[in-house]
Amino acid sequence: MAGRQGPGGGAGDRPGAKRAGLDFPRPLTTVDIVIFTIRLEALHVLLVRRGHGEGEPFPDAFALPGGFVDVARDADLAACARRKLAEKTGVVSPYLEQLGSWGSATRDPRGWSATHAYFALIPASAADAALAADAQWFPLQDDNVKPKLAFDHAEILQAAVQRLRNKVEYTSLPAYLMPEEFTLPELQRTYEVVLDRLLEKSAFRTRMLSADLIEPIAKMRKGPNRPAQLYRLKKKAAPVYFARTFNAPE
Amino acid sequence: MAGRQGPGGGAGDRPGAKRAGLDFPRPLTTVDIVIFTIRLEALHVLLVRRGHGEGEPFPDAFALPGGFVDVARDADLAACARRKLAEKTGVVSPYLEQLGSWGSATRDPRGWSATHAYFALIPASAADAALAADAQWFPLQDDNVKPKLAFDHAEILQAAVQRLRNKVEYTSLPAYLMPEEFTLPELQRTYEVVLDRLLEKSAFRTRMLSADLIEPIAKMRKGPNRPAQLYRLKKKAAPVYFARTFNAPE
DNA sequence: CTAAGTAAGTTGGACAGTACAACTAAGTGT
DNA sequence: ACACTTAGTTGTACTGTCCAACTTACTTAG
Repeated sequence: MAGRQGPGGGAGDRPGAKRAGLDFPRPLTTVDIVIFTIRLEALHVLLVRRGHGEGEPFPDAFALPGGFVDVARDADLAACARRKLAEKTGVVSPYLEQLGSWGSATRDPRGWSATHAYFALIPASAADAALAADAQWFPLQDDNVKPKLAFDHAEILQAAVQRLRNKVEYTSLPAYLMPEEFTLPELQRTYEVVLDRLLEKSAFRTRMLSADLIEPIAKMRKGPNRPAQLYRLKKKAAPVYFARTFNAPE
Repeated sequence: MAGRQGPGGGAGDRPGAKRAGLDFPRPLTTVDIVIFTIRLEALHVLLVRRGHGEGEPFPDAFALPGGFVDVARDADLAACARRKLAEKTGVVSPYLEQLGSWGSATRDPRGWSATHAYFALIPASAADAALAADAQWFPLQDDNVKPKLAFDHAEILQAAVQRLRNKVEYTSLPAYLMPEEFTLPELQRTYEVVLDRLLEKSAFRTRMLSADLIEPIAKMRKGPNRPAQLYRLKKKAAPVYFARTFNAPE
């Protein structure tokens, strides 16, 4: 509650204690971001290669983008996350949600550290536009061909995937992975990629159209087959809770 | 990602940078807990009165239980939360879930600070057993008669209530507010108190019994009226997702 | 020019679970 | 004996998914 006297107080850590000092050891504070996009019909995550300077733990390993909070530049945690996301991808207004925090004495060899993890969704069109030199997209297949991650970032990544999948079951989150205009089958394929399973066509349509979160625009997408109606996200695309979970057709 | 050189690095914050020092300002790091219970058919939250020592912000105000992370005593954030919860309530193994983190330059007048917030559910029977002297239960009525809270704790509390209500819609969380043995109507009343609205009786029963998370025991509860079947939580009472949201009968 | 192929989108019946109201069951107090 | 209360059940209506079969529009092969 940010109001006690500090750990040194111990059992005497009570109102009216005399010590008001703040001269006790503080954990390292960082912010990490799990950035997802969809490329080539697969969910991808952005990782950065670490440096190998003196004192750098996990030299040359891959890690989630992030770093120390800069008390001079970052007004708050979300601003810090947005800054780091912009530095790596150039994206300035993605879907950004707090994922949780991980803190322990052992997760960073340099000392007690706590990280505030965020996760972001960006459309494929923005995924490569302004990528930093040390950043790279990795697919999240079932057989993980991802590199070993520094710190506890594998755990954080796994939590992010799980959060994403859970929310996709009953919200409109995948719409943030879509371009401006998209067809319903394209949206369905995005849901399927994120959930990693097939969905039933007519139930998906009924659901999406009755959920009042996308709206048709006066255009069709021409293709090799029958043209498809184009849709876009409604302005206030708040997460929508669906009545049931999806099931696969086969 | 806890691996960069520190805020001082700035634009030169790249792999291979030479500075490996950690001598930059670190935010204050705290853990706060929102502890809920049900007393007298109402949802209650535990608050503690702050001290008024020198340098203490928000003297004598109420705040969520919590305080600075003690890097010497706390192995990780959850352990820190459990310790603070035990100090205030004596409860050692409640339902404990991470709520999120709040960090900014301004939330604590002593400097840039970040708090890791948890929320806990404890049964009424444990709520008063070993309460700390400076702690007190407050009801969460519609017309909030709660005191003004220190820091941004009002915001954290509101987020906790919202999280609780959201999860209650589709999980078995309220079971953690119940004693060992309870009847179905008692469980329904707990759901109603948490959700702050009435539920439909037969749908509630169908749902709970088909969800495979409670089991009947070979006992009945005698009362002024017809006796009621007693149930208890099944061991692995993982959150259960329900097919639909509840509706009120009138 | 026609036929086969493909993907978009619709339709209709089976089914599951909630909404709601009316009912039965078992205890209490007068 | 009677009214009253709460536990628990039953039955009909309705909503939305599941699933398969269908129509529509366009492409390509022959």
